Amino acid sequence: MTNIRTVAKVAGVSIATVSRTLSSPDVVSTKTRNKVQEAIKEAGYKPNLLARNFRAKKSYALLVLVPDIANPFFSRVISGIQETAQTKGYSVLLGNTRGDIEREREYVQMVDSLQADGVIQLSARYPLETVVPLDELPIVNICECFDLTDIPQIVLDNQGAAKAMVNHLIERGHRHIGVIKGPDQSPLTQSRLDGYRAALSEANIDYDEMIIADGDFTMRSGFDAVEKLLARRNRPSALFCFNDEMAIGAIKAIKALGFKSPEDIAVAGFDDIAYANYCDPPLTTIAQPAEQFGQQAVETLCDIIDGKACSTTKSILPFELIIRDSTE
Amino acid sequence: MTNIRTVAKVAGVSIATVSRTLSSPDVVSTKTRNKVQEAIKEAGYKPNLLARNFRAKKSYALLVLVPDIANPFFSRVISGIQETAQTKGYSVLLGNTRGDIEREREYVQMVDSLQADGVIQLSARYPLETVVPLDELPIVNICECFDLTDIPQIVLDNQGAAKAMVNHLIERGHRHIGVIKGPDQSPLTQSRLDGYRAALSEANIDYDEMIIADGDFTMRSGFDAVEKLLARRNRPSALFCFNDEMAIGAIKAIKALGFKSPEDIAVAGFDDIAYANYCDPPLTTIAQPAEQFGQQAVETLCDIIDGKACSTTKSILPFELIIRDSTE
DNA sequence: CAAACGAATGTAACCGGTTACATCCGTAAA
DNA sequence: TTTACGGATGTAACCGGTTACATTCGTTTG
Repeated sequence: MTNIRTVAKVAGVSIATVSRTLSSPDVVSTKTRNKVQEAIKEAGYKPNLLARNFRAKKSYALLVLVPDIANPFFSRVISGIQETAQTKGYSVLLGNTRGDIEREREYVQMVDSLQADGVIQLSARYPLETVVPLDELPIVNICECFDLTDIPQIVLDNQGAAKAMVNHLIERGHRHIGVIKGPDQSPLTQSRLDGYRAALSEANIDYDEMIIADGDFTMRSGFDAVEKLLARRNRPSALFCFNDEMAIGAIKAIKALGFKSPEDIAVAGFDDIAYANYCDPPLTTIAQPAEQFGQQAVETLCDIIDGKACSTTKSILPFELIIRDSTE
Repeated sequence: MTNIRTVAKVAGVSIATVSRTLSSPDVVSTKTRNKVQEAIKEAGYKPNLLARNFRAKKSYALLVLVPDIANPFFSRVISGIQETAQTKGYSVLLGNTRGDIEREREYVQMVDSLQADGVIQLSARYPLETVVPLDELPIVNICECFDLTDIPQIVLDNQGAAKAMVNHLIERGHRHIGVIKGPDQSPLTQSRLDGYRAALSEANIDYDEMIIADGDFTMRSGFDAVEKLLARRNRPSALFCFNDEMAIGAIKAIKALGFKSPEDIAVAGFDDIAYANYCDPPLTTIAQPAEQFGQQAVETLCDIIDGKACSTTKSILPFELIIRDSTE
């Protein structure tokens, strides 16, 4: 393996000069610089970044913890992370946690061993403090965050978005609006539910627990929830699902039970995944700036790593209500 | 930062003994081992993997090159990669190439600089040899591969799968079977087209170029292709789409044009993405063992990295024909 | 009892960069 | 002419592990 010493020998200079030619070319005289660059080519030298990073005590890698890579919304966020990280000279390490605390704990230790410089956590079903001591751990929590924690966060105005969606349904004349929520431990569930109740309350509609169904953000759970909801008398005329997958499952169940959407039951989702526009009926939903989540996460995290940012910022990104046929 | 020397001092042993306690505990006497482990705890020592990897000239990271993370099929493959890599002590670096040769080239250089030990390439729109000199680059090409190259490959029997699907359509009485193919440069397009033609030929059905439409694996392109296909007289009675996304787009277009599926036009896809079972009608498709692709890719790549495998293996994974309502 | 052996441990070099500090040299100022 | 200064370059230590080789010491064998 050709290293910096080989190059130095070929160029007839010291290793320091070679190193400087690479890292701060401006302090090297033009003549020497050319000589060195010549030698680098001749020797076929490729810098060993493992050595460089070791010396710098930095891996230039960001660890992304995601409960499920296959989730299309997370995919978009990761895409944004990747993009931004690359422009900043960072690589992206993927950590699929499958919602398992133990795995998460293991992954976070990569920062201790310097394999990663920081962590981006997509979604939190529990405050991370309970999992890992956080002092001095560069971390950003995005998309799904607990309000109480003082980890820097980038979130959507989930409550506002849910409220906007429910307002839309109310405007369309619905007064009996069912919900397929997410897991109760999820902060998303809580804030979207808050938004839902706020909208009802403003419209003087009573909250009816009987039309709130449990889901776990899978299509299957959306399907199952509808089977239960529609079995009851006094069924809702509209259904607000806390993500698009469940909405898609719900639509399938609605059809399976012989109902029509939106005529019999309007359906709304959340996330605006790609299929939302291709299902039948096309799904009214809330669009989130997924890539922007990723971008801001990387920027914030890098600032923290560089000591440029305080580590308790909270940033709220805008949503957009996308009205399609599923709510007429 | 506490390092191995600190621990040695605390334990009253040499650094070599500490190192050995960690890497090959069996050569250290029980007494000393306990003493060292005690000291590690006391000093709060965490090994610096950057240093270890630097010494070993290995990063224990695998680079995954994927044209589009958001593709649900790729997501599953990546999930399998991640899983298997973890059990083997490797981490996964994500490289989103967006099909850009230049980016791919850049990423592959991470192996030169020892930031990654090997590359897993999902999908190849061009033989990689044309992009990068491959001598001694540990690489595995999966899912989409050129036959000619001697990079180790893990692929589906695309031709066989396409043939099976077309046979299924023929069995259902279809003799005028349209195709929405992928980009012509894609090896997938070629082998699936071969399978299609083989099935037709065996059934003595003439190949009709007029019902072969271009697509690019997006839903949008499936939609557009159908608009063109159905505008013609003598429209096909069935449509074989080379992935599920295009099939989903096709179904939307079929409905938009006032036709019904499968009554007027049967539709088949490829990949069996999660949504295939939730669209309307549920999609007949070919299931691929996505996670297994990832698993085998990692195993093969690790063997190559360890010098345990020759680097020109080719492995073919089984498909499964999933019959749902879209073909009755 | 001396020699031989092997298990446990220690010493120090090494991996390939970065960088503090030393050195050298040419030019400007005194 | 001497001194001071600053730009360019070189020397060598350092980062934190691993490991070849040396050393020590207790035990077995002739």
